[in-house]
Amino acid sequence: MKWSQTLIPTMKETPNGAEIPSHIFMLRAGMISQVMAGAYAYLPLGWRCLHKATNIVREEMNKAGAVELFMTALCPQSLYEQTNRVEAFGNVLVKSTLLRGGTKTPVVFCPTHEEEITSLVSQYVSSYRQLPLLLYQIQTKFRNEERPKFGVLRTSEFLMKDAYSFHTDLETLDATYRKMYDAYCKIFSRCGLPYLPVEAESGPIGGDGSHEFMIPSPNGEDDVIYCPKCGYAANVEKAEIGETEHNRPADVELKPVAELDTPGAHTIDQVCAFLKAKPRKVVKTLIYSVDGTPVAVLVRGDQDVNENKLRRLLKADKVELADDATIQRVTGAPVGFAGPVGLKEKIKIVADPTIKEVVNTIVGANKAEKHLVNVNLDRDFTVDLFGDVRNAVAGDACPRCGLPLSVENAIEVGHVFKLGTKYTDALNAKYLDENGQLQTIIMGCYGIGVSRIVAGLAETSHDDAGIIWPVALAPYEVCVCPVKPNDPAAIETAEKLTAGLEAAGCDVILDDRDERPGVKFKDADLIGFPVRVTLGKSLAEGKVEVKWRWDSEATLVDVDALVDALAAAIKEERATSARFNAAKAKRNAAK
RNA sequence: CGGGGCGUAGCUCAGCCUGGCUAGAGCGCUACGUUCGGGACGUAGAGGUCGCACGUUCAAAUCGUGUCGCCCCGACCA
Repeated sequence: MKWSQTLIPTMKETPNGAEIPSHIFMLRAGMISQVMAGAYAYLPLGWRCLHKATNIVREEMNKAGAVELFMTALCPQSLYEQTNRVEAFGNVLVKSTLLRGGTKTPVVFCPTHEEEITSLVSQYVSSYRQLPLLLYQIQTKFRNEERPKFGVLRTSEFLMKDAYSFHTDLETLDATYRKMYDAYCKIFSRCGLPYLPVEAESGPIGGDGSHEFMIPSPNGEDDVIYCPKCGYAANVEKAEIGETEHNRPADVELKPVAELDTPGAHTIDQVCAFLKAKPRKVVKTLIYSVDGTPVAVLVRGDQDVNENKLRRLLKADKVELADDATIQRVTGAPVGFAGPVGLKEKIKIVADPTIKEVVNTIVGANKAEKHLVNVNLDRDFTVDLFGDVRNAVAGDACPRCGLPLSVENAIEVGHVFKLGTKYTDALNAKYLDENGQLQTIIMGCYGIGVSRIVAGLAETSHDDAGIIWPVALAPYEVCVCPVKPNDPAAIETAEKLTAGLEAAGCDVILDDRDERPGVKFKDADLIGFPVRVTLGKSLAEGKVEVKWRWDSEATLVDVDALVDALAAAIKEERATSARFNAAKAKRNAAK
């Protein structure tokens, strides 16, 4: 491909609004172009990267025995009504209406495809002999993000690989789940991504029923808890907290309770600012509605209640923050002043064990604009149940080895999930077993955000000059760069080398622009082609320069030997990313 | 949806506070010339409903109100 024949609108300056590396560099490299908030066009270079990621995903899925199909992005809304997900998705669901000769059909732009695939499978599968089945597609998904952000990392329209498996039993589900898990590891490592599989909220099946694949990155939106010692890793929503002893410090004097006016202070931050206290010294009381019954939940001011953990601890179906009227009734005060002492109604009090360590603490007084200070457990209030009801934070004990946990931001690129029968029940997807009995099909689902693979790579692999692509994802593997565009002999050689490399199976772009060398070099570095072949002074001695993007020095290679040698190196690198990973490790070590 | 910021040439921005000639710069673009190994230089050009609407005023990019769009923080996120 000749540069002059494609569209690569590189930019010297950072466009207004781009703040994180992947967004900045993908825009500057002319890979993407914003159409509106949360929607980006992929320009030729970006599209090539996306295509490479897609192909890697496809190859590994096929190897793992998955079968590709292609469903529709449009789907009748009625299908989502059957699974109650019009309500569940709410504003996230992109809806429309088709007008056909006077009749209106409500449709949705699919945010995922459980409904469609389950409906399909239930239509065509009726016997245990047809199961298990593992199907996937690569398609655009639509989710109306309330706040799209970070360029292509969080958009309302994105490319996703979604796979679904169908089973008669949990054993084959486990086996398929494992196969998908392994395939995901191969996919992300082939893409040069520093992925981390973590335990995730698992839904109906529980246990080891769900893993997310995370790319550690400061701009990730998820928090991953991990143990640097034993390797335990989980999403913060899922991470368990290891049990440790929590005792009140023995040598502290318990002061008498006092009620203080705290006008205008109804959040932890406001209370702490007002009373000059640290959040970890304050006890936060939240009134939850647990299957309709109000429950008070106590955690430290610096901790967050985890509703899933609370739900499991209380063996409840539905847990949500109580509404304002309930809080008023239970506490006798407006929202923001709840506390465990002097609740108007006797309700169950659940607490995180760490509050045992808090002495002379501050709590809401259950009166408007008032808080109590010097409150102490046992002396002033009691707790009905201690348990793990909060998100883990750095420093908590690892549930496996007990050593302190760490936290890191991460980008979610993949999710594998044992679904169970949620959708097959709702859509009545059944099969006849060997005994002639009707049974509900068991499902698993497995997603990869393909657009996020590309953005995640740019986010984790760049330097000041631009992106550093691994060969496997690079828009072009080699950039052939004649320094003197008006030297016919150099052009001829450049074209010959380009053709030779292309014939040897490499993706090559020939920078045939009539630009000064500096411009070409800067653009090549910005885009991040893994190899630049420069035809300059040394051409007189029959040599060209070969420079890998991550190396600082070029090597001279005989023109005649270039095609074979480079094609072989590219082929190897494409498969292993060995040079890419080694260079990256070196960069990280240098930091 | 709450808080903050920004909308002036294809891109990055100045001008606005304190209203007043034909609205500016750099980059990019076109033509010609000189250049040619890390974003060259000269000359001549093209390119603008100053986001949009209403209002105030003799006069609005500039002041006011409204509205639309974009970015960031927070809430939300199957």
